[in-house]
Amino acid sequence: MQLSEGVEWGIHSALLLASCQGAETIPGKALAAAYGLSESYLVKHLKVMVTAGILQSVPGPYGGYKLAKPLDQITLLRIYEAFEGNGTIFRCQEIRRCGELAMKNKQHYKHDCQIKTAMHRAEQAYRNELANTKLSDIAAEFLQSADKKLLHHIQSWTQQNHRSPVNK
Amino acid sequence: MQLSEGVEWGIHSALLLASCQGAETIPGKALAAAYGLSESYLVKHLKVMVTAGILQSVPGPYGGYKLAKPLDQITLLRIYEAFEGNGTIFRCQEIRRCGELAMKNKQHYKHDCQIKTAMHRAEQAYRNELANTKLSDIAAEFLQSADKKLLHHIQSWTQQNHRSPVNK
DNA sequence: GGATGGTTACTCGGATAGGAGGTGTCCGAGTTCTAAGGG
DNA sequence: CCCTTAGAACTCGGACACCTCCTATCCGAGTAACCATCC
Repeated sequence: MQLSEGVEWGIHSALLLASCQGAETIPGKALAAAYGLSESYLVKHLKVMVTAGILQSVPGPYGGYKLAKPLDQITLLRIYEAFEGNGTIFRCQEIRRCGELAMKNKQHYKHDCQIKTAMHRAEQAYRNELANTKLSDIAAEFLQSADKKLLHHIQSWTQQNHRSPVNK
Repeated sequence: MQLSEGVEWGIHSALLLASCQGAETIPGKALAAAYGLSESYLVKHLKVMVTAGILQSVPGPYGGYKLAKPLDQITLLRIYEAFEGNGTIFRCQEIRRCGELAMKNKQHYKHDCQIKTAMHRAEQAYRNELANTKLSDIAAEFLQSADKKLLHHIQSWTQQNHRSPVNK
């Protein structure tokens, strides 16, 4: 079992898009080049985030992507659910009610399956941690600990790749 | 992304095997019938748990499966890792070091990727919850809340399906 | 009557197909800028 | 000189193969009990 790599690509892209101000955007092609990814496939992932309301897409020349809301309003859980859905990774099949051990009368199953409960509780801990982490937190940690030269390199890159109808 | 159903089948089977005492076993065929599962496929999952040291298998007539250790020494994490391995579901691809944004000198990447750190922290919360839940906890909850008739039904079933060389 | 060896029946175990979901790519739809042509 | 209009270039978006992993099944290997035979 492995998480879709779209989550990683999406978070990296969103953090980079945070440098856009106003109507500025960054095209998918540039984002793909920034991280050495397949452009076609990255765009597929970005589309998912657009549908989820995390990003906005602008068509046409000087178009591209930008954040749909501020960094501090985007949680990791939001991005996770954009790709994985809001279902649980442990899906109880209720096998306790399927074989010889089962009883026909539903009255005997008033409580949820304890296994289901325990697995869901663990998942809830996972989701809570994701929900409590905002992209702004990650950005702050990065700005604090990152190498100065690296920061400058990234800033230089963003200035070159920002696009907007005004800033031709 | 979805968890292998082997986890659910394995936990249910282990809890049922807890009724075995001494050399008693329950064959895979009976376990499959108990929950209405495919015998061949369930055995495949049980084998995984045998390899992981959670169950023991006894070949030959009157053979079957039994627990390799007491219920209170088996955590959900142990079973989870038996099927999913001890790797993380979020595997960082280090894309920050692959494209135009990357810098060749490794010195600029002294810190782990903040995204990786955050995702792993969430996973750790998940695993902690699983590690803190023992099968004996689940069994206790079940015994406390289960319907009396259902309990009797299960006890009756286990008495019929226990096998041991002594108890021919 | 007891021991022994072959047979039998039952178990687990690994090797082999089938299917769903994630991965990766291509080409088309839409939009905006641009530039040429006419008023 | 200004407005209109047709074209082109660039963007995103959905439809189409590929590949990996989970699912599912079958048949063979191994073991212990059983039973007939022999001592």
